Amino acid sequence: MVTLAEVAKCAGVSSSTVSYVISGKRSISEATRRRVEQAISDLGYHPNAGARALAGKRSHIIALVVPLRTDVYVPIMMEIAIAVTVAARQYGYDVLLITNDEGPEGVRRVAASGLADGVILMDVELDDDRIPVLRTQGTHAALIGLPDDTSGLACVDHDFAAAGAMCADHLADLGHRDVAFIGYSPVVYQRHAGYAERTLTGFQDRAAERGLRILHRPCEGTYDSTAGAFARILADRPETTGFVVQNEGAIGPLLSLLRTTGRIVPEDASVVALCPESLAEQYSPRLTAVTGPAEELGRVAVDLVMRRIEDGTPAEVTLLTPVLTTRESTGPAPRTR
Amino acid sequence: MVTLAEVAKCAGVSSSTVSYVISGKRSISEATRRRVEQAISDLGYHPNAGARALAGKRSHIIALVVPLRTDVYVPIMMEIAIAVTVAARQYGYDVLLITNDEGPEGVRRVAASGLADGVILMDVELDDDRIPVLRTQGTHAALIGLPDDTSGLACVDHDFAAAGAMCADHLADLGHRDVAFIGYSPVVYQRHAGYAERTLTGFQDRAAERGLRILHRPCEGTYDSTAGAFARILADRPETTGFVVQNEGAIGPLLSLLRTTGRIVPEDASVVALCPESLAEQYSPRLTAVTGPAEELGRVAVDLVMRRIEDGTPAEVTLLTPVLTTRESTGPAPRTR
DNA sequence: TTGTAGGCGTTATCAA
DNA sequence: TTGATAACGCCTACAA
Repeated sequence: MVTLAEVAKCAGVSSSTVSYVISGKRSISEATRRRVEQAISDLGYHPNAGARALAGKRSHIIALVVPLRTDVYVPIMMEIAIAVTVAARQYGYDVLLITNDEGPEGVRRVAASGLADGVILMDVELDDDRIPVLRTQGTHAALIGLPDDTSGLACVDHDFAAAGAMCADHLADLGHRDVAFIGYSPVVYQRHAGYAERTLTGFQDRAAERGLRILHRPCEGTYDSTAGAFARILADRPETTGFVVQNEGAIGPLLSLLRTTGRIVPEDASVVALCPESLAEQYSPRLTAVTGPAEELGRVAVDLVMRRIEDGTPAEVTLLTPVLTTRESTGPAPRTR
Repeated sequence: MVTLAEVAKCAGVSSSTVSYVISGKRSISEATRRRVEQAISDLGYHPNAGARALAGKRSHIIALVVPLRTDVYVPIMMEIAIAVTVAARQYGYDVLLITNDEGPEGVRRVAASGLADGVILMDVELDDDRIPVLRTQGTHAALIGLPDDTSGLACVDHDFAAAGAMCADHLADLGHRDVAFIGYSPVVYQRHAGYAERTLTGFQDRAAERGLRILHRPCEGTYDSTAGAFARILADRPETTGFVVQNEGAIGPLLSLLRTTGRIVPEDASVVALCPESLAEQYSPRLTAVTGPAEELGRVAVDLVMRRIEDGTPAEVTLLTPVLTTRESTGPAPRTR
């Protein structure tokens, strides 16, 4: 293994000079800098991570805590995880993957051991048991998702309320009067997952303003469950012409059901999905959808932790505005039924 | 921050004793062990990761290199990543997430810096440019996926050939004679992704043995692309009664198309999917499917690296046998058409 | 602009 | 069974 000292000898300088060339923390004459850099690449030197962490009091690692349970759409979690990793590299940081099966203890472990300089929590619940650990340990952290009490915490999340409202607006603008909202399974709402509630509330509030008549139906995301929800919607409010779906698993079934019951999309019924673009593009017809910027979520989370690590900037809550993309699944409400 | 020395003072022993209590590398009297453990928990001591790595020449971290491109079904990647993380913890190891946007250099970096003691490569291609780095650096590694030349490498993968063969057998057993295989997009085959080729070959070989007439149609996994493939299958071989799908995106569309064209599953047509259980269960009817054990893949990969790190066990190739689960989408071939 | 030297917290060797 | 103590490789005041 090549060490700083060997590079120094090779370049004919002291090891501190090599260290400073690498860190850039003091000015170096052009000549020696070049000799040092030459030596570094000649010998194939890579600074030892352990030694650096020990001496520098900074591991240059952040921990990303991912949930085991996965009712949130998995590809999005992955996209966020990758965005976090890529963004962290920009800061010279690496990302340690922590699963929640260790519970809050995992967070304590990586923070207390100095393994990680900071922590990013994914899929944060309203009353998340990892948060007390952060507070007592004074761990640098950023949360993806909004807990009950955000005081002193750096958080970033989609603006789900805005997303819900955008769906209501879009359908109202198109002249729909009766709209159904097909949501997540009841357990998601019971767990008070913030995103589900906030979307629904945003939708309901805006729907009320716009004078829409709405129906909310939870759904498991399977075909059978979707069929059940669909049947009850038609039974309760046959004049429904607009559908908002927030359950990825329910999209395919819903489109099938509309087709099977002789409803053409978008002539007879309009469908707005709350889902990633990649999904929206995959169906036929391609779906008008409200999408939150997953990649940005990860990037912002990294920015937040890094700021806390590097200069202890005070915490803040950031909500990212979703985007409604009009595709082929929505159109003007049918004139008559 | 609590250090070993502080624990030692608190317990009235030397710091080396504390170290040995923790590592268990030499016998300690019951009495001192208890005092030390008491001190550890009283003070809330956590060994410093950097110091441990430096002194012990082992970071207790393995790197997991995930692809950015993601034509492999993402939830499975995530399942493997989580399985790897959980399995690594059993060995007292943590997992560092590396994306492939750094290219092979990322592997070099984490290995050369001693950041990671070993590396797990996901989604290995036949001719993977990360492999030369492993070879020249002598990095401890395990590959998920089979490269061209596996010599000296520890690899684990699904037995895709067996999976393909199982599909052929199942449909042949049910009396089907004309079977179509809906695969991945042409680019996947052009890239010579091993899994796509091996599945197809396994299917074709067994189909030949069993006297099946087969048709292979690549597919992008969108509705339109699936519709195109489906139409060509019916045009070329209208008597087709069995379908094997290896493209997750094509499953939903295929079922829709069968329904739309008046074919009842499984009375008129049988469908076997090569996909994870969670997907197979989601459709209606629930799908007979051949599934590879994703979680085991991750676990075995960890076992392989750990063995190489801890006792340099020679490399080996492990193929995991998939499982065919019969559900509601396959039945006896229709007697006549 | 560059060099010297002490220390970071653990591990492991050598004694006792 | 336990205790000193010398590495481990890098960072960073402090000197020059």
